[in-house]
Amino acid sequence: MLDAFRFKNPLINRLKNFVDLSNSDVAALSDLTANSRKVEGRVDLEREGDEPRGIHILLSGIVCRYKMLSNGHRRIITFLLPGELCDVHVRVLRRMDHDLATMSICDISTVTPRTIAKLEDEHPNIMRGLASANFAFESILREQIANIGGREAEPRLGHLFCELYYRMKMIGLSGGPSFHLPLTQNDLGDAIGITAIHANRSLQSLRKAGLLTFDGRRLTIIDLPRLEKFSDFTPGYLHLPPMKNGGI
Amino acid sequence: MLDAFRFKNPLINRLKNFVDLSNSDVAALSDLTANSRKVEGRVDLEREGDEPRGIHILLSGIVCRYKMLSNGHRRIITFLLPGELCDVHVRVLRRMDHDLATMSICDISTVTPRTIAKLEDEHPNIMRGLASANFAFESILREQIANIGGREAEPRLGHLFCELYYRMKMIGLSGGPSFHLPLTQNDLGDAIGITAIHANRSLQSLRKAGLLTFDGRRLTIIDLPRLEKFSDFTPGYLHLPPMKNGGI
DNA sequence: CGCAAGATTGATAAAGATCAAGCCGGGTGG
DNA sequence: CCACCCGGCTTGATCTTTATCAATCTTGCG
Repeated sequence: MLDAFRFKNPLINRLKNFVDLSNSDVAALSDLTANSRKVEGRVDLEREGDEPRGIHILLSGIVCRYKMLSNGHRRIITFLLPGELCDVHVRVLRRMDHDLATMSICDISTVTPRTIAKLEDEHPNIMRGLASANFAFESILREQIANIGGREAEPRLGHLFCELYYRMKMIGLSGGPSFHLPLTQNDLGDAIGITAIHANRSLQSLRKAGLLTFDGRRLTIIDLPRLEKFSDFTPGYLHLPPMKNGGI
Repeated sequence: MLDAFRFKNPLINRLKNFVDLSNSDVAALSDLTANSRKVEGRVDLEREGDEPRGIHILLSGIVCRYKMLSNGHRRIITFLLPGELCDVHVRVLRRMDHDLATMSICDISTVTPRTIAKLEDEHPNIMRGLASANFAFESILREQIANIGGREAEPRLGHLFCELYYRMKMIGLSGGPSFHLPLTQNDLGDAIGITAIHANRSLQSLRKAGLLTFDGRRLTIIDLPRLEKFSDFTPGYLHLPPMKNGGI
């Protein structure tokens, strides 16, 4: 039952990490994600400067937030995994301050701010869960700032891989040490603030060190403890649910 | 009356940007900040790995969040200005994933999570305001990621200055083009991911270009439009309250 | 087959880090 | 009151990391 939910509705699964959901809460969340649509990869969901179209709930696939700079660089701010997203803040912020785009084919359900507002009255637990998930996500942004600003290219890339691995594992998308990661080297570079060429060379170096492989959109972490050490990665900032901490 | 509040209680002032506060809300917020204490500069309020001590409300001065990396670098994640902070997330996250420290002498009021929880029932408007303020703050983190990852040292530093200027102005702490900024060049470097020496050289370059001066802990922006252009800065991501947009 | 996107390689240039001094100004102790 | 000390600022020289430029290679696919 739980496992069915885990794959069927990653949003419910995620919120259960933070709050207890009643049957009625679960039903409401199922409604929220009932009419999802498939979106191709490399499609913009929201554009900087526009009024947000709605609150997107990612059910499968990978999405990113990015910003274009005046020097022509695209900077990927963060990746969003299934069950994340839910831009609750569109209720507050009138304009998108960044773009939102799919990296791969995705299942996405888009709801109106009004729908969320209704939850506030009828399902306060859900709102608390969403708020908590958002607080946890904020810490990923903070670590990202430290990572980009403070580490050299190779550990920086390794750090990103470690983070994605733990986040994937958390939602059951990385069974073993290997998972599907539909990113190009260009994407990787944009995500950690280096050029694609340098990303390529850093990747090679990690490969040669026997830490991981990354072929055909699949990342395999060969030696996680060593990769973590090399990349100065500690999962504390992810605030993993305590029960599942041991399982990783 | 409003102006008195502006200086007296920056938290109330900030929340008014997002929600309408009843007299009772205002009273509750005044209570919240009633017993503040003075804290010297360069003092840690929270340490990474510890259980948070409480929710700190910054009433005057500058605080920063930072992380120490294994390579010995200190990375400043973000600066917090009066009325900000209010780490509401300590209710959710059991351990600090970063350090919190004063940069200058500060007025700080520290309250318990329970106090905040009580607000949830009695003053839902306050909670909404806090949540909104937090969403707005998150966009600062996103821009910080783009700034560090995507711009060269000089515009990067200029961008930080622009941001601090707008944020100071927003809370009435920068009357003219000049404001007190109690940071060393070392701090600046740690905040934008460069060495102190390079921060020094970047600063000189901005000075020579006639864009600003920064002497004795005081920043004076000589030519804001040109500095913004040079630094690829646009204030949209700050989500300034619409009424005050024109005034800047 | 041949194209196009992505990956790879090598050579060179630029940005930024590091190392090593010197300077300047405010605070302290004799 | 002055010498000195120390933290922060400044400068120059050198080294490392990363970007840029220019190809070439590989591979999935129409």
